[in-house]
Amino acid sequence: MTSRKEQRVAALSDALGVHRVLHLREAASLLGVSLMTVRRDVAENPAQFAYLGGHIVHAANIEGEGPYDLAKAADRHAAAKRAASAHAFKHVHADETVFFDCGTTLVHLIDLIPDNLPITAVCYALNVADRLSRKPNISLVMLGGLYHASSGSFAGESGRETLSRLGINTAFLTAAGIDARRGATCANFHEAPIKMQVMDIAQRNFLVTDNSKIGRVRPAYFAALDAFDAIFTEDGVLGTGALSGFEATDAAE
Amino acid sequence: MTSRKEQRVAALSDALGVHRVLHLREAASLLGVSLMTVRRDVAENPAQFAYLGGHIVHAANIEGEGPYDLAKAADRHAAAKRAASAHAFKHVHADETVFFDCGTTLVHLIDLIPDNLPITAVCYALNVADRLSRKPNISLVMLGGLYHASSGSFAGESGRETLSRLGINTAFLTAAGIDARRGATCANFHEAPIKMQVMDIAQRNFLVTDNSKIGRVRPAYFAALDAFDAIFTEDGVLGTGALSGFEATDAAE
DNA sequence: GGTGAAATGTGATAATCGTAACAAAGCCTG
DNA sequence: CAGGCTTTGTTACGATTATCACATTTCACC
Repeated sequence: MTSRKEQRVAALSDALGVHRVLHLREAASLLGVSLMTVRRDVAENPAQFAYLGGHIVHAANIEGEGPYDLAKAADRHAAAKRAASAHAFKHVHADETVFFDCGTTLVHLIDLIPDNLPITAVCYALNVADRLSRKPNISLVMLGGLYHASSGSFAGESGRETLSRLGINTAFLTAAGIDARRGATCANFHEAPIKMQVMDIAQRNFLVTDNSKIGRVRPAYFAALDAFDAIFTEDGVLGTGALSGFEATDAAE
Repeated sequence: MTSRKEQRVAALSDALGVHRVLHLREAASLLGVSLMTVRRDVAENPAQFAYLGGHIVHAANIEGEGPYDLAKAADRHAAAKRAASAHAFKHVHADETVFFDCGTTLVHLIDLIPDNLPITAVCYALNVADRLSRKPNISLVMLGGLYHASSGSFAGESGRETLSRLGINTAFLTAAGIDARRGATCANFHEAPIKMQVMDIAQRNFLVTDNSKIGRVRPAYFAALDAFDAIFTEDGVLGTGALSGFEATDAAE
């Protein structure tokens, strides 16, 4: 038997699932408590709720990289990803078929695409698909399969079959680790086969990442660094010289 | 050459793509204009921006059934869909494979699923996949293919191939038109083949809709009404008696 | 049933928001 | 270059929000 407070929090979450946004007064009326009590409920559940000037939303609806936080808004990784995406963006051409790997990095690249640029986009991650779907001139192809929450992406035989029937001009890939000797690696084993297959069939392969990944080795290897036509970080094109001297360290994730 | 205002609106949109939420002061500082100017920019672009107590978000991030609007929050269709979903929900069982059709109706059904109920969910719409992905005990399978903005869903041969290899216990389907003589119809031709195939392979088929759809005929037929094990509306199970007398009319969409 | 802690409600006050009105600056056209 | 219109900035003011402190109610345990 849950407490009244727990019941209220559940009811508020359900209501937000329906309404998306509720004003404080609406929520207080719906839940039958005072404004102050709803304020306390929201403040005590920051993982679920966010509070914007008298309005309540699901925290997940405004998360970029974690809960809305001014400090995190200035996160270095996000800035680095944007910068790397800006460098990579010049390789997006109209009327081509472009592959977008999973992860948050390429969302920044997608945001740079003008709404009127016509391309065919291929992807397999939910967040990437959502962002691509908002651009009216993009023909979007989703590789289906089983969802993996760890990467927010789908994987499976159907996706591989779809890929085998696609022509891809440009592939933008991501990696969680980049090492001069051990190549490009990622965190999830289900991602690697897709990345490998895409690199086989694409005309051009570009890696978009940030300097924090250099020197890291993750469990799933997918390509040697010279398999990429270019590697972009926040500093621009990554030269092989920049990789010299970088050995894998015990970097904490 | 776009105007300064147009450049600012684009920059604000880009910034929100990154930050998800910006306070009015942050935006004014970022854009180098006064608070009042940002207020005007946001107010003049309601399709892009929403404004919540001094905070700016992308309008799409808070849309439930269209832009946030207090009148629309009380929308009868949404209430009807919730009620219909509540009736249908009793047919969701743990450890089964459940198909969720496209459209907004079934989002209400998904919201009713407890976070700890383990099912395998099959879907082909972006909004449905997004909502399902938030439930940790759901194994989610996405049918891939080409994106259709009109229905927010994917269609194609790969999805059909995936379906041919799946066992589905319960299928929840949606329709845009329900007529005693003309059966269940939907608005988009790309949806019909998927619905038909799912109904062929599922053990049980349920239609979840609302009374506003009764008597309507849409362009793409997919099933006779007696092909469903039950039809749920906001009033409960729809009896064949309720359908008598309903002939297709020139209902405006 | 009493007690203590937690939860909730209320009112005051400071801070912030939102709007309106008007002034100043910028831009475009003749 | 001048005039007119648009855009932007500033200020005032009423409305609303957010926080704090304290009072009241509810709940759980003995």
